[in-house]
Amino acid sequence: MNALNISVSAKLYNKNPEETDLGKRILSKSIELMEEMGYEHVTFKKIGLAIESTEASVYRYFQNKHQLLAYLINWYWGWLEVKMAQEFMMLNSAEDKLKRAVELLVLPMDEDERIPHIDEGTLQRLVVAEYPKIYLTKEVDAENEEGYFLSYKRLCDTLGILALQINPDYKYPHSLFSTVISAAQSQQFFTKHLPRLSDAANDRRAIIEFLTEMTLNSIQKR
Amino acid sequence: MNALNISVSAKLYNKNPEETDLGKRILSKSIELMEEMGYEHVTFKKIGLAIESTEASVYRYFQNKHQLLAYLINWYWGWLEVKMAQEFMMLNSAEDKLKRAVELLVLPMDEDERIPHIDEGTLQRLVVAEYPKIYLTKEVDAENEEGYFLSYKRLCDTLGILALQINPDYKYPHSLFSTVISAAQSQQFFTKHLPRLSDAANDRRAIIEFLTEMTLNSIQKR
DNA sequence: TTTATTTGATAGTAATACTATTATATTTGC
DNA sequence: GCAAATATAATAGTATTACTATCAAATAAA
Repeated sequence: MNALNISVSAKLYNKNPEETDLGKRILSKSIELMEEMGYEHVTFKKIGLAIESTEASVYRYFQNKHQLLAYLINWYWGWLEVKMAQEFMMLNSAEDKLKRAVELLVLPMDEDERIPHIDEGTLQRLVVAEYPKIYLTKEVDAENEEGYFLSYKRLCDTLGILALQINPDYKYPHSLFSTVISAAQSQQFFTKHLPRLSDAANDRRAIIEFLTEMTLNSIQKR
Repeated sequence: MNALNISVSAKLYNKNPEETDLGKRILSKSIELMEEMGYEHVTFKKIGLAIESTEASVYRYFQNKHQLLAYLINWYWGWLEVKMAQEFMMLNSAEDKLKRAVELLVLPMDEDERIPHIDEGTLQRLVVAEYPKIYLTKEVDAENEEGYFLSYKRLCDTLGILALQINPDYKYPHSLFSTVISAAQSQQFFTKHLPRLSDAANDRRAIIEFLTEMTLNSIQKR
């Protein structure tokens, strides 16, 4: 077993991919393929080929491509939450924690060698490019009940609680952090592909400053 | 010809749908179908059926479903910009204009009877549910050059300029408004489908207040 | 009214998103 | 160490999708 284990709802797979070698290869290769050619262009057939197995094997682990993406994105948020919890232990004020949280959302991730089958950096780029696709569907309500978005909601809660430590009267902690997390992703995307939608020409520090200011100015009592 | 005409880049269609009756029926019915059953479940065959014509006819106007969605969403942003320009004429301060802009982003739209083939209310719901899908693809760079995102970028610019009127030193006008516009959409989606990600239980006024505060607090000199 | 353009009807193709079946490995329980 | 259970590989097959092509009929423009 892993030193570190990120828990993902059992509704997000047919058969737990973390438990077998083939499963881990599916995770590893599908992150790579999806990031490289984009979610839409990936098929289970291509994944099967890439892991030197078959389409049918991939179907044994995941019902379909959408579920696989949801799994990967949940894994990412879950892992980010663990990372944040670790780093928060070394910080005292809620403000410092929020600042660090924004940094973790935006800075590139380095590979955690305790989890060799997941390349966190590539996964992060995948999340930037694809994450709204897991909820922007007509199946969102049913999938919400299955726990498809739990790790994202948990992350928003965690950060919202920090905001309330700074200002217990702040009325919109959930809205704020769903916005900030989402903006962290989209600003990364925009600086790269639609630069006119941002002011941070390929500069992660500028994104961090923008988001940090926006966050703290929103929360602050006045 | 229409009293009011929203211009959409010619790269967004094969044949201009605003110029023929069949074209207008395609627009009208595809808004309806996409909003009702979700982008993924719509096919040109179904649209052909709905307009009492054929798949092939729809292909004569649009290269594919993605281009059709991009057309509709561009139309929406273009139309919203016209609406804003109209309303801004009655307002003096940049702050009032920004406040009104946020309202227009969030409040339900009523049908403009000068444009009978487009139901703006339904289109707005479609945009809330689908808009990131037009840029979250591997083709984004090519499509950006074709002008697929022009109307969205123009809207961000317009609002950014207002922000600079309030505070000429504000460093992130584009980032701020791409974030605010995007948040206006996603908060509407979240209140309906993922309420734990917002604090505005089905209350548009709360979304407006949240966004307005966030916007003005970000811009303000301090 | 002749010519050009638009539409309708139909056919066909390659790829996708699965489901099913069976033989062969591999693991686990005893 | 062997039988039973389970996992995987290989293959086949189906319905749907996303187109492309063709041609005749209808409509509009010169």
